[in-house]
Amino acid sequence: MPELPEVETVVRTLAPHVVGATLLEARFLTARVSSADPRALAGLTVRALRRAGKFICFHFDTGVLSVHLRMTGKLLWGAVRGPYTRALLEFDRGTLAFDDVRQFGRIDWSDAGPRGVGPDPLELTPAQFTALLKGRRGALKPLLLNQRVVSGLGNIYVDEALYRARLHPLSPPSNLARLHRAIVDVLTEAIDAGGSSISDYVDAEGRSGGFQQRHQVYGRAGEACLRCGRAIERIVVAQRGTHFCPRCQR
DNA sequence: ATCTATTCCTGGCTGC
DNA sequence: TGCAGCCAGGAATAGA
Repeated sequence: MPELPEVETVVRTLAPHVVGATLLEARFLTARVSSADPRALAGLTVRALRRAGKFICFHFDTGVLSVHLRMTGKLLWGAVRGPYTRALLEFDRGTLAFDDVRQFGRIDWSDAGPRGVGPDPLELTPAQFTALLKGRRGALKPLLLNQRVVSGLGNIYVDEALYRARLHPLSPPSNLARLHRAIVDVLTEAIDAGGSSISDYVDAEGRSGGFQQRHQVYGRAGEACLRCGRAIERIVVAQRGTHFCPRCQR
């Protein structure tokens, strides 16, 4: 499931192909994938490709096309149409396929990009991050999953960051500078590794990431904590499978 | 403001 | 081998 590091990797691998390219035709193959008007997109040139939270944003002179991969979405440069292809963006330089098995992903058109995207954790200072969460009610994990509070974190990296910061997912905000450090560290390392390929994530070139081999708690329920040896527990928080060490994270 | 439950969706897994 | 049933979860939505 693509989160900030995976989306960042897609943007980095896709940008050399599409920035400066002109969109000849957009084809939306299912009704639910997009409500954008393909006729308004034809002939536009990509001025910039940027990440906003988990959105991949194609900036044109007249607006922004925002792609959200959700669970199983992929943007594949140079791919041919397959059974799960939901949209095709045909550029003068080649074709970009949007594949999505589960059809949760969306492609939206707007004047100024996606709304409701909070600040990027990689662009916040420790003081800004602390100020953002200080005084907020509720448990840490739901707060960090809330894209309006901080954008880009998902189930995997929240669990990994909380483990590194030794904070229980249900605890109220505390030790926020340490948590910010853990978030920045885990996201940076994951980007360096090309993201996590848990189910079938691949970048725009079809390459898998490598960070899934370095997960310390996510998907490790019942296995030994790498720090203390205690069995990693799995509980449900905010309807998500949540992994943590009951000894290291209080 | 904050919480929970529901919905969307389907490949892959489990258990019989 | 076959098949029913369940699971994964990001985000929108509704209701408490």
